[in-house]
This record gives sequence, structure tokens and C-alpha cells, in this order.
Amino acid sequence: MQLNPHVSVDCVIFGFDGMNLKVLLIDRNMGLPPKLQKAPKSLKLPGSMVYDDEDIDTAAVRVLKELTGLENIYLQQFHVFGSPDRLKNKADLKWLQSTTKMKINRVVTIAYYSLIKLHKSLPCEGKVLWNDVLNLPNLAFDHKEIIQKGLDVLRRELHNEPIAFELLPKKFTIRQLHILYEIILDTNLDSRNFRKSINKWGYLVALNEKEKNVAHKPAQYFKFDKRIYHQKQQEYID
Amino acid sequence: MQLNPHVSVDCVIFGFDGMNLKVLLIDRNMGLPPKLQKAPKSLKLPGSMVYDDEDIDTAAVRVLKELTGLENIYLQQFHVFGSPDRLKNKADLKWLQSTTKMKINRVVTIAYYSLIKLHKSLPCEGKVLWNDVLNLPNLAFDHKEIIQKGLDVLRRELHNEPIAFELLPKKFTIRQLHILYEIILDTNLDSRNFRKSINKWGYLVALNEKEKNVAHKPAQYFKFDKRIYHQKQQEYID
DNA sequence: TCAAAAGTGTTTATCTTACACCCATGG
DNA sequence: CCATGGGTGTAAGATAAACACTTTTGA
Repeated sequence: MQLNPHVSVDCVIFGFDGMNLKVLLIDRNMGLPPKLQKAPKSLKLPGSMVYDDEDIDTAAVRVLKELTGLENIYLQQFHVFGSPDRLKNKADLKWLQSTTKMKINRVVTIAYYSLIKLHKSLPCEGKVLWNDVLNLPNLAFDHKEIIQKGLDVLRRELHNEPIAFELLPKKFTIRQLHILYEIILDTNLDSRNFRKSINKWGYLVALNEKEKNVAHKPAQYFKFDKRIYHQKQQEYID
Repeated sequence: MQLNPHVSVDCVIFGFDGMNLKVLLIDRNMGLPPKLQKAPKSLKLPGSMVYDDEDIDTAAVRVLKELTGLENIYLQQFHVFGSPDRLKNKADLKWLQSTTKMKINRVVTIAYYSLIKLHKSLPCEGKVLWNDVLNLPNLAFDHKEIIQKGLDVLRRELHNEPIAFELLPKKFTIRQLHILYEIILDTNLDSRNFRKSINKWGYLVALNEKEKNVAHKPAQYFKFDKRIYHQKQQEYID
């Protein structure tokens, strides 16, 4: 009886390309000499063992920082996956042991979800795969299940927290927001009613700027005003 | 660098005595010879290390079973507490090492909350302390913080899941339910409107039984009908 | 002038909230 | 007969849902 599994964090990093909700996957073959690469891709979520004396939240922040160069991005712990047979796939176990150089029997992983604004300029561009969340390939470990649960949580939280803006550029049109909501919630929303609810929120403010070079009436840009949001939250509590 | 903290589960077990929301605490002095007992009580949440080859949910179920004799009770993972300085209190660390007989530097704990029906006949009665959640004494480790977070989650989930009934006897009056809601949500609810919302739920059914020997108009007993509840959930999805 | 998306109001049904009195029972 | 909680209805305001047309732009 040894009673101490290893503990890791895994990050489900969501991104939105304007059309679809994406999740960031990394390929374990990447960086290996070509002859060692497996024929099929070997995809997984970004993650890491939690270091000694490192808080678990800090470990998740570190994973994101190392991968994307970004700090201060939205990150939430959402579930622990600790089934003893998470490592039942021999290839997964072998990879873990060879990359960590440790004898590992069991890993309990703490899953985080994260929301980032997609840019071509992210330092990870080209080194990672942004895969459609609705059409996932086979993944290592139980990572498919982790993504599914993360998506469920994202869907629920969308009603409670102003998180959609984490996935959009700083300035965005109502249409972009509308599409994002429809995709995350997998439903159709009436656009007049959608605009009405935005007005009721009160924390989206119109910028002095419109779309340019579009073959239709140009749309107003908006931004999310954190100050107004927090102010209204406070009023609600009182 | 060893990279493997120990992993435990801790259970925040809520109970309702008709007046207040309680949480189950155990005393680490219990069972020790009197001369070894610390002068102040040494209270903590029930918990356990996760055994090798044991799923974490299973570990939480085991803790509950061992303590209360009950199975099939409501249990939900809600947060991981993994700060490296959870064991900064020397007395806590010493206790851990002496009860587990292991050299332990760090414990990452997965917190569950659980809802049970209080009975005088629970096998743990007398061996544990049911403490008011709103007036907690000092507790070992970060257990006070864990309970606080558990209460927050309970409050939120009360709106989403039919969990109040897990805290009440199988048959209960509207008044009991009403008081429970007021206590969990820490607010006053209008009783006519409260009854109206119950009618709208549709899954509370009146039994052919009323209170007896009460010095007022006897109240109707109700039960929670799981079948109707699931049926309505299903209709909602379609 | 056409295609494409932007933007705008009204009506109806539903839900929420506030509010006051009589009833049944045991002591 | 009194104290205690049980149980009931209504009106006003807020919210949610359905629904169609005009505007601005680039091609």
C-alpha cells in the first residue's frame, strides 16, 4: 500500500474562431525524430505534473503560460478525474513514464477549463492543433471525457458569469457574440430578443467604431465593461 | 523533486435538524486515552486517504459508509484543495503522520458534499458532533474553508437540483421544506408564493396522512416523487 | 440593383411579487 | 377561547417569446 498517486493538472483550453468552438490539443509526436512518431496522431490535452511546493492553480497557470505565453487568462478548476484505470492504455502509460522519467502507477488529474482569444500571433500557433469540440478524434487517457465535462460546465457557466467575452476580441460585434452563444448553447436565439437582453445587462458599451469594408450595413463595435459589470453585481447584492 | 503528494477525500456532510443546517465534525481526540487528549477539542471533517486502485468517488462513499452505515446517499465532488501549505499547522501534520504511519509532506484533498437525513439511530450518533454551519469552531487544516465553499455550492445547487429532499425525512410538511430553504438560502420566502412554486414543480405529491397531536391545524405530508421529476426533466429536454 | 447582414417595436403569455384572512387543532 | 401554524387568491409589474420590415454597404 503506497497511497500516493501522482497529481497532475490538465487544461481544456477553449477558443472561438468566429465560426466554431475549438479546443487546443497537443501532439505527443511533436518534437520526436520522425522515425519514432506513431503513424496515427497521438493527441492529448496540455497538462503537467504538479510540482512540489506548487499550488495546483499555479500549476495550471504555468501550463498555460508555457504554452501560449499568456498570463491573466480565464482559468477555472472544474473536476477531478482519478479513476485507477485512467492509465489502462499501455501506450499512454509508456509515454508518461518516458517523458517524466518516473515510475508511475496512477495519476489523479485536476481539470481546468480556460478561455482565450484566438490570434494568429499566439506563440503556440503551428505547434498545436485547434480542434472542433464537436468532432473530437481519439485522445490519450480519458481526455475526451474531460473535454466533454468541460464543455458541460462552460455551457452552465455561460448563464452565470460574463465569460463569453474571454473568447472574443476586445472589440466585437453583436453578431459575433450572438453566434458564439448559439454555438456554445447549441441552440438558435432570436436576434431581436438577444439584443434586448444585452441592453438589460447594461455592461456592453458601444465604441465609436464600426466595421469597415463589409458588403452590408457595417456593425457597431462593442466592448465588455468590467467596471459596470462589477458595479451592477454589487448593487444586486445590496 | 518527487512530484507525488498524497491524495485524500474529505466529506462535508450536511444535515438538517428542523431548525438549523448542521455539518458533521469528528474529534481527533476521540478514542485516545484521556491523558493524550488535547485540552481544546480537535475537530475536523471526516475523510480518508484514497487507497491504491480505489476510485476517488469510491473513497468518498467508503468514508460515508464507515461513518454512518449508509449507502446510496447524495454525494458530489465539488472542489480540490491542494495548497502546499495546507499542512502548515505542526499539530495537524503530526497527527496525520501518526495516524497514517507514513511520512507525509503534502496532501491534496478532493472535497465532497453530502446530504443526509438526520436520525437519532445513525450509528455515528454520539461519536460525532453535528455543528451549526453558521457558527464553526476552529478546525484542523483548511477544513473551515472547505465547509464554506461546500455551503456556497449547496446554495447554488439548490436552484438546479432537487436536493432539499435529501435532507428531509421521506414524508415531510411544506413548512419543513420552507424552513430548510430559508436557512440554506439565508433569506425569507413568502409562504403563499413558496407553495405556488411547489405546485409548479409538480413532483411533490401529497400523502394520505396529516400531522397528529399538534396544537394547530395539522399539516399535510408530502413526498418527493423521483419518477415524476425525471419524467419532467425528460420532457424539458425534448 | 442585388445580396447580406444591421438594426429596430409590439403584442401576448408567463412568471414574480406583494399582500390578509379564515381554518383546524390542542391546551 | 386562545395560541399556533395551515392553507388559500388576486392584482400589478416584470420578463420571455414570437414575429417582419427598413437600412446601409460593397460588389
